[in-house]
Amino acid sequence: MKKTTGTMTRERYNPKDAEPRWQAAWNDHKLFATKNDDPRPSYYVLEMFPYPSGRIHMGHVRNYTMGDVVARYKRAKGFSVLHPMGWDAFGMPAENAAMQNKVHPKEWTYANIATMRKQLKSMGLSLDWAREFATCDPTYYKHQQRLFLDFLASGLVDRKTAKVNWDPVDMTVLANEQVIDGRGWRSGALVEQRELTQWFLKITDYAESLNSALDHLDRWPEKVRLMQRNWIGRSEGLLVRFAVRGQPGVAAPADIQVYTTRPDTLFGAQFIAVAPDHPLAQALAADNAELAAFAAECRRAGTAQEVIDKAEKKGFDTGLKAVHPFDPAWELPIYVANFVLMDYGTGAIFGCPAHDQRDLDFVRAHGLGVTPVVCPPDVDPATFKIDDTAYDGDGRLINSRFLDGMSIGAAKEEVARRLEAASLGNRPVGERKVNFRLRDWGISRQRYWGCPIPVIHCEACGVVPVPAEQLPVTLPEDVAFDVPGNPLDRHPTWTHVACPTCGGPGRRETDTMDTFVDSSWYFVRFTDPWDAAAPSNPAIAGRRMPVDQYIGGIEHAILHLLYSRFFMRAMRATGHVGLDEPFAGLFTQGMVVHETYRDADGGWVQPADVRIEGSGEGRRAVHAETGAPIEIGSIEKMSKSKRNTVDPDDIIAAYGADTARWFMLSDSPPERDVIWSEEGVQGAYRFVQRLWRLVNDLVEVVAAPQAGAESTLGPESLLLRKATHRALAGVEDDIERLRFNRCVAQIYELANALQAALTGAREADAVPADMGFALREAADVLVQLVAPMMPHLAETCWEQLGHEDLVAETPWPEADRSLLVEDEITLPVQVNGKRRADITIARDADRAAIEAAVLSLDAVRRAVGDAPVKKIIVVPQRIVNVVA
RNA sequence: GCGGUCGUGGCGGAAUGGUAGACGCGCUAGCUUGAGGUGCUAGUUGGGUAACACCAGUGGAGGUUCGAAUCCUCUCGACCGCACCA
Repeated sequence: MKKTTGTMTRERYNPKDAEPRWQAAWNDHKLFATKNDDPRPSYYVLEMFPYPSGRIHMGHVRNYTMGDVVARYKRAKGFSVLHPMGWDAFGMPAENAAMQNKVHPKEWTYANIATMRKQLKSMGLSLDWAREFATCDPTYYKHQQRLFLDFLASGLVDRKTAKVNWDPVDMTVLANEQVIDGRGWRSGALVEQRELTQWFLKITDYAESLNSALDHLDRWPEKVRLMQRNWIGRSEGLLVRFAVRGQPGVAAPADIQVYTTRPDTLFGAQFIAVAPDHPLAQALAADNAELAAFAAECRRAGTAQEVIDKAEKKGFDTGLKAVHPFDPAWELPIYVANFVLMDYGTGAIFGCPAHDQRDLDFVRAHGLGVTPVVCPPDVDPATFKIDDTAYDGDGRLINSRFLDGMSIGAAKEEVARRLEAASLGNRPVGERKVNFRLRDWGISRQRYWGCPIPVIHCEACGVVPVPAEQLPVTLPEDVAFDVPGNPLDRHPTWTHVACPTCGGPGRRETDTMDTFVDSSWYFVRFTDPWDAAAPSNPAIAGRRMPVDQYIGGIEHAILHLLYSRFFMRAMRATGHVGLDEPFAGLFTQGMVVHETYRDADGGWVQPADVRIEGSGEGRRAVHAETGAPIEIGSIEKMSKSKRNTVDPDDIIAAYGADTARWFMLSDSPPERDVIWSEEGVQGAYRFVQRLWRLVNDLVEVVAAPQAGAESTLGPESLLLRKATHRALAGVEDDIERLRFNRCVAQIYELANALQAALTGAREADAVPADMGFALREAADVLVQLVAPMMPHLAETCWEQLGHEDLVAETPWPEADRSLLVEDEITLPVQVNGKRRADITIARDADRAAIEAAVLSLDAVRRAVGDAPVKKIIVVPQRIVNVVA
């Protein structure tokens, strides 16, 4: 037996030494700088760029590691990979910091960027840093202003007075999407309603396209597509005008228009209801204090107290009557109701209590009747009754005169057809209408740290665009943040400017753009960030776009992704790109979560200060320094408020970037949350050391690469080769599908197989040539499989294996398919569906041979007993089932 | 309320109609090293057995199938999204 002593005395792998060395080597070789004229097929992998908040967090580590695995893998597969990085650098935290710490937003932002760039570089990401930019660079927002002006010229921008969500803490307007439960999404302050003149991007012009194109985004998660579909909220319905019968002394309009998606239920109508803000309600309220009070109450409840009595349906009877469009003798009462929204449809509905739960709740409270008009299948219409639950399922029309017996679809069609033909006051009664829930995108923000909206207000000429040659409109730097509100508004000189048209006195627009604008086209800019003349070069963008794989958090499922999809369409309409969809493939990763810890006083304690003792039932935590008991709380998203964060810098300093990367990819499926734990990190670190030992042991046993021994394989070396190529094919498949946790498992399996073979070889006196070859091959492939995930360790091992080039520039190995098929296969054998035995048989054995072999097995005979064998199911290559 | 996702060992998870628990963490035993937190070997779903055999088992109850973690129905639970959207 060969004596080896090397294992115990060998130096451990030292990431602190190796990682910076390889990062420098990649940099020197310019391996990740992407040339736009590279003729190879393009692959664009992009992770959502970070907000420069100060330091990177574990979520970034996970996000950027996943993208880097794909980038490195695709590079090895021969693609010209575009993998850029930049900074989503405008936004309110910079202004908050300015207010709190008296530091200028620009200074604060660029200092954060410098810190975070250094941190990201320490992760060894294969990024093309030559393309880096920040959205607060004038060289970036100059082009964004140009896009705005082009959109303006194309009619894609609107300026309108609108009721807006006003955040009284941040002193800014919020998009509807940024209001969560009546509160500002950042400040958490109760949102007020205000009338302001605002700039809007007309995203609703593309509502239909944004909705229908979702069907073709087949590399997007179904969940995200569904969320967008719900957000856009397309519905097909009918506008119906009801004649209004007035009352003496009450001013009433001649008719009222409602929107309905259920015109088939028109004969089940019991009432008409309008929103408190509906013109009719407002007109009536002018002469009716009671109604005015009711409307005011509804508006208050709408924003603040809805949680308390949200279920209660309230209405105010106007005394007016509406005439049923199919029966002049049929009158319906008109209510003002708290559950009708002015923002949707026409702000008026007809209520059909039998088939809409809200309407049913309403009539129960107001003593109106219920007439079912849709009867479920297999139910007798004579006995069908509605109790407490409205019926919104399928069925046949009843109690509906000429519609009786029709399906819902046919009845909708029939009603639409008749009402389109009927007329009321020289206009048709009914009009088909596709409606959307989506609203235009208000982009005006009363903030300093954002992209200035490039227009000038002139008393004589009105709104005048800033001429393109005067862009960018840069932010003035001499601003102060000692009072809330927008410093641009009170700037002494910046706002005053000559009107470009008449030369008279003008005033700059002081609103800046929503930062979602900045992130709606940065991925296009990355394709040619050096172009000073235009936002993009359509030819270059056309070659690189769409992004092949976009990776980021699920929290952007609606806003950022929908705005970006709109922007591509708008940029296409203005000639900047030639495609509609920015992201062909989308992946939404899970969060990084961690246990929470509290001390005896209930204060949060950070993981770095906690020591865990014991395990299982006896597992408990104490303070690392004081020894005081610590309560272990629930597992939560890492957040500063709960102090359950782990600093990537600390992890990289203690274990190296590769360990952090490996742990982020192991175990948890990438779309699910991953639990950060000290044990897990240590496990990852042990594998780093193990791989290093394995490679060193191997080069001791097989000193040099072995060639030409493939053809003379013995059974053991063949087994190892099969394991090697199985892992290779498997990892390739799993990276393509972003199943990184399975990649990790397969790499472990290959490492186990290699280790077993190596142990066997070391016990022999001499390693035969075929085994030497197989061991070398396995080690090379193993290192190459590891390379996208732990690139520094892989380079070190690659060097140790005697390669002179970098593994980062080595093509991906090709799996030998002939090694993936077995000559002899082991088939499980079931009797009546229960596994009883297995047989090993030639892969191409015919059915009769398999049946005979199976029936001769003792275990099968025992299980079958005296019962006759009814049939034998043979699934080739998979299983045999004997049915007795 | 509506829509969706998901329930598998002590834990993360694997298996997408064909041997349930790959791989890892943790744990147990032995060996090794050492001050140790390292390394190696074996074991680790429950019941059962000296060991096999065997029995049960993927939240629960039914069903389809030769065969179900996987498909269908109902039900319980967790999480996410949307919400008076006509």
